[in-house]
Amino acid sequence: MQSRTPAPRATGRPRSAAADAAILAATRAALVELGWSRLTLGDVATRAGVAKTTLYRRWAGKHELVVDAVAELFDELRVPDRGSLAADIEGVVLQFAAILARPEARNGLMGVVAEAARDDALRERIRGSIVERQKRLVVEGRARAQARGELPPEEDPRTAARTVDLIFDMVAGAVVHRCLVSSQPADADWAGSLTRVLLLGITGAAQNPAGSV
Amino acid sequence: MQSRTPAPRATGRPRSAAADAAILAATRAALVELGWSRLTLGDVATRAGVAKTTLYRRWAGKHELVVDAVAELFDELRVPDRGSLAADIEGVVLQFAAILARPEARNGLMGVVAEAARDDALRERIRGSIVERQKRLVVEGRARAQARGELPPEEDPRTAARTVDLIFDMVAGAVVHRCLVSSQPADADWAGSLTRVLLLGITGAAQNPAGSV
Amino acid sequence: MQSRTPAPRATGRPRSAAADAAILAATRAALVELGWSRLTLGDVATRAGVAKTTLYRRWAGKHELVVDAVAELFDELRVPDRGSLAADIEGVVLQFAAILARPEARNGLMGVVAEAARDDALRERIRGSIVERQKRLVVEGRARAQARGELPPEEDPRTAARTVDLIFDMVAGAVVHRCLVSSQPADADWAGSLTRVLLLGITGAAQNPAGSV
Amino acid sequence: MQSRTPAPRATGRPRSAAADAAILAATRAALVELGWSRLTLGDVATRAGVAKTTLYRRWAGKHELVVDAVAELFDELRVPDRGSLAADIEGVVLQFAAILARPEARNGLMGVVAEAARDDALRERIRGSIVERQKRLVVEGRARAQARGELPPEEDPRTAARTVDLIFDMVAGAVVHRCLVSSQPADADWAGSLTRVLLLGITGAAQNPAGSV
DNA sequence: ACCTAAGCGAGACGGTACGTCTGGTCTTTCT
DNA sequence: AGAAAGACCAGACGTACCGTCTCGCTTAGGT
Repeated sequence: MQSRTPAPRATGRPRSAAADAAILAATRAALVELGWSRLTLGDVATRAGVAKTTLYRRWAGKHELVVDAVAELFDELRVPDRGSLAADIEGVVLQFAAILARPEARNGLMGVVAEAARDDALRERIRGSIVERQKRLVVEGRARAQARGELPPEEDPRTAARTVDLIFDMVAGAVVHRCLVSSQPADADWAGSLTRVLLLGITGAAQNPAGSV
Repeated sequence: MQSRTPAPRATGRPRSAAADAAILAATRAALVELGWSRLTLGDVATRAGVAKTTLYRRWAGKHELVVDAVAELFDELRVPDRGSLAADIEGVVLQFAAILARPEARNGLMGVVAEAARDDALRERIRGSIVERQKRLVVEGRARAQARGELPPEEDPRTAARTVDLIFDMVAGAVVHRCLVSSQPADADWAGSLTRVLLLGITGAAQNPAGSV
Repeated sequence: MQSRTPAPRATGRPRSAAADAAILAATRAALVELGWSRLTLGDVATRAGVAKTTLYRRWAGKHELVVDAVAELFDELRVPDRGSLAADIEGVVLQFAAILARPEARNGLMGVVAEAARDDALRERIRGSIVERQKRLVVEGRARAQARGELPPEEDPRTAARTVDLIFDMVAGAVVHRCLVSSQPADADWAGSLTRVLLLGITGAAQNPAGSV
Repeated sequence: MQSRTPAPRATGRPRSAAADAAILAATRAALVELGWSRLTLGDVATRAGVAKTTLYRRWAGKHELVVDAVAELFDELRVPDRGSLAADIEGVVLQFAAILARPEARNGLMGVVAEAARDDALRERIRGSIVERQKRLVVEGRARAQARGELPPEEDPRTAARTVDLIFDMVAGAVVHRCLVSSQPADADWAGSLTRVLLLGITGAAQNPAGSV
């Protein structure tokens, strides 16, 4: 999450720290109950026990608020370290799918992405708060696989970065599309198939996700 | 597009056939100028030279209307038949990216997907009008590759169907994520990399997209 | 009251005639309960069983609405014809004081006058809807007194008009100032004194209001 | 102006004396620029270079503040002593009209009067700070006329007081009504006519204001 | 020379109303 | 019966002010 208080002020009553957390939690609760389009800043303010003005003082609008509220959800993703790259990928895929199964994520994510199609600042905020932030998963998974000897060390850092981008778009894109566009369950079977194709595509060597033959 | 006039009526003034096309065109024009959230049915009606009543008589609301308006855009996708599976995939990827670069598609697609997160009927409409409809591309591409001998014939039809779903989610998901979430250009370089990973993942054999070494 | 529908339209749903009356009545009720500054257009709309939009479609704002609502109150003033100019004047003074004792008039009148200090259009509306409209009382009273022989017929119409203006400002001004600024009761005693001074000032001849010696 | 610091405290930092004057001046400036309804305490505070807190520490609200700011304006009224009662009356009328032509008076006076319609305390404050305070003009003018022999000495002090009230309401009422309600210029002509009627009404004897035939 | 109580500026806070806009519906007249 | 026009109810929008509060700092008189 990026800072929303560009310069710390010396004078005046300081902003309530508790309000921020209450507002983000209320936003997620409202996303669950109302979805994106019915979500109202007035309603969020009421849920958070906060005045509407407080909300507008800190966020420019619904979009930025929901980005921040949703971004926090993805921070709980972890590379599981199950002993093989295949198992690690599958683990992350399933965690990702689990988050997208939660209504606050389902309802919020596509809403802000839809707005971002016309709003450069919002698009940057999404990239910074969600996309770039979660690429850590790919970086970490690769490092672990390299430590295990499953992947060779990178030569060119620029190529390496581009590969991270590609893999992230492929994994995240496939999961999001499966869950939110195709409206099909992203279950273990599907995650296994995805992992198999992906891993073979990266390494050229087939391997079963769970480490079995 | 699915029928919206379940039973043709005999009496009264018949519905203007031209109105339908004008409304869908006006919807796309409004998507270009205003984006999803600022698009207004009143505004669409004005642009189409039609009363709001007429619009509501034919579509249940903004969501359905935009689904229909956007779905038409994807019908121009073609499997190019450039001589190899790799080239065909890359061609479709680039066509898809080109469509997503058009504002009417960018702005409309994610908007309806966001709404679909809470609306089962809308989700089905999207699946029917867009997702399932465009899986023809995967089916056709595979058939062509099989005819060329690049892919073996399928054995189990259920497995074959599941593979189509997976490939479609991977391709469409990666392109959508790249274009709309990561906000990075889906240029020829990137399309080539994606194709290479995908093809290797499917066939286990490396091949350059453009047919070169 | 001046027309608010400059050009009658041919098409579309016509404006509800009942709404106008309901809104003006609701405005007066709100003036009674809330006074000028706490009166809210949203509240008036609720009382009238009407949407806020309907209200704004017909009036430019709180000021114009209250002018119309208050103007109607003064239409019930009548020159009583009690047999003498003195008695007629006193009757009108007391009627006027009685209206200003009603909260809807007290609360509304000065509010719009206060706004009119900075708003030329509003000032004109007040002049047209209230001031000029009620000068009929002075004109009528004078005509009656002339018929009785209490006043000589006018010679110069311009002088006559200026006299009407002066008398109206003196009567209305004195009553308004007594009731709303000085906050003293405008009872029969006071009305009698006012009438005596006024009449002597106009005719140069003393006369008791009630017709007595 | 009535005291706003009922009991002087001994300890602590004393209130800035300069702030009071700055605030009242800022209030008048804001009345000129913004009028009554757009006048904001926050804005007054900014203009006066003072914190909102300071303002609320000294006045209960907008109403009281404006009463104090406006009341000072009327203190500059003087009975001119031009040699005759008629000339004195006309002089005061014109002075009064001149004050009401100043925007800070126009805009402020009716605003507080409008609020006073529902606020007893405010009404008393207006009566004390403005109305009763300026009745001195009538008292002084009468005393001077009596000294000249134009008016007989009073017999009953209660009758005399009631006459002062009546004359004040008639003069102030007529001027205020002419200026703020009828929206007509209170020029020398009009002031002369008013004076003639008033004087004849009081004394029963005609006299030209300027002392001419 | 300290102490302490109040004043002061800044500005965040919970509220409330604003006037506008959109979503859907309903009611006209005309075709 | 359908269409164009536009009024209707409902309710969210983002802004502005209200009057209160919480800060850290200043300014005096009392010791």
